[in-house]
Amino acid sequence: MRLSRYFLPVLKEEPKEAQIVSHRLMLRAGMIKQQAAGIYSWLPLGFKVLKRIEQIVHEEQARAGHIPLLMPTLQPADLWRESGRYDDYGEEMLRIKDRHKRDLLYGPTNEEMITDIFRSHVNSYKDLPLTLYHVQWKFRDEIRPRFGVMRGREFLMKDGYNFDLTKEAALHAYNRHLVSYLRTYERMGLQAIPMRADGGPIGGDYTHEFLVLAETGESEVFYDSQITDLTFGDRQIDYDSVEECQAVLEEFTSRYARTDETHDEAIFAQVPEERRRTARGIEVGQIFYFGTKYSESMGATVVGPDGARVPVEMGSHGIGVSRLLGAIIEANHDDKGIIWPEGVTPFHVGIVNLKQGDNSTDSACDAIYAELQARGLDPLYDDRDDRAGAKFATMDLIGLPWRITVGPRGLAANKVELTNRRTGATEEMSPKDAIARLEQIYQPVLGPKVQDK
RNA sequence: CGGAGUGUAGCGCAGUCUGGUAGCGCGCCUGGUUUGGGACCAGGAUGUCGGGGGUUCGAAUCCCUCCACUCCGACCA
Repeated sequence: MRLSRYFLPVLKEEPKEAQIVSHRLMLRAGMIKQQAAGIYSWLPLGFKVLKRIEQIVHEEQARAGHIPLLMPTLQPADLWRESGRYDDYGEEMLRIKDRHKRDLLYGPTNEEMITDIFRSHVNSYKDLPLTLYHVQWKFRDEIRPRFGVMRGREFLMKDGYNFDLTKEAALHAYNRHLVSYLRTYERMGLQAIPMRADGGPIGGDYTHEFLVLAETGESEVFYDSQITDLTFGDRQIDYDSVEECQAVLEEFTSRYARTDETHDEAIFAQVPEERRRTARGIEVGQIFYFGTKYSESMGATVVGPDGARVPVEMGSHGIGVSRLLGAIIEANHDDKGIIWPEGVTPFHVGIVNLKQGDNSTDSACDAIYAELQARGLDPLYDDRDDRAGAKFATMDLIGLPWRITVGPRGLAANKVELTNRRTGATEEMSPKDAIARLEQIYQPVLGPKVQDK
């Protein structure tokens, strides 16, 4: 994209309504615009990152063998009356009536609807296991929305639902999701720690929340410092293997890590004192096993091998897609702006032309821009007739991890600069070498597409 | 919902106490000079002063009322 043709309304001054750094930076970088309390338009740059995060979620869901579909944002109240949650959910549910005075609601989650889909079409244990998910806008009428996209009323969430014949199989689905989520967050450049959590309105005995440590997090967390040494890394896991998934779960949940909801001082005290940590965290996902809570109330049953009809075992799993933008920025920024991890950056590299209108720099930039695109990279070329300082400031603010700087002096020796946004380290090299380096850097991100199982 | 606050140009703000026909910085437009870290000079455009009602010769300013947004608390991906 050429910046002169793009829509990137950056702000020089701090928007006064924004209290936390991610919200300020998202507004300043022209990513979002608030339309009402907790409701945002996603401007091109923000939308690009949102889609990038959503794409990673889809790829990792495919890797785990989960099946995408799409359910509507509006739901009939009757489904929720069946489960009993129409009354239980409370004021957080946005209720509306259509022209025929029928009760509808703007979905805050989809257990009822997915159960309805399941019971309409699945009758045999032979169709199990099955995990369906979607990425869809949700609405929760929060008492007090705040912190930009971190606690919006309308937000994008990936929510998935597993259907299994037995509790053992459903617990494997639980474990599989935990593994899959670890990998998903790590691809976004985040360390998200699974912590034992509380069921809330969804219910369930087994539940873990995934928290990203950040000073501005809304939850207080307590953990054994050993947990932050764990990384998922590049390990290849067979998601169908009960043993492998179980092993990962044990590895990542055996050390103490809880939110204030489930924190137990007595158990925490058994952690060696030098490893005890208290911090704050941003909740970016949660997984639940809740058994037959919905399948029983809504009649979602299958015929088992013995010919008897039994309610299916279920669990649900969510990733706060739009919230992740805030969490990633909270964890990756400096005083100049955002620093995107390579996995989620809206553009792979920025090209700064120091002397717009000069034949040599213009044509060198054009060539670099075209070559990067030819190699599958997505560059943002600042071709505006602006001073170098303004261009640098914009690039730093929007946080592209790499920058190629092209000026007449360097070009005379066939050199451009390749700068790392995070470290500030700059290397001079030929345009050809810079392109090759970027291609190499982004190889893991651009890597081969995930195939369905 | 309880408590606190804000609403004036695209953004950040002054002006409100003490009523007199709306201003500053940034941004935007034009011209010129500049050009490796948010340039400079000159000129210019932009406002239902959140909405409605009232008081007054006259209201951004005083009164009533409604609305929106922000912050603190109880709730949550």
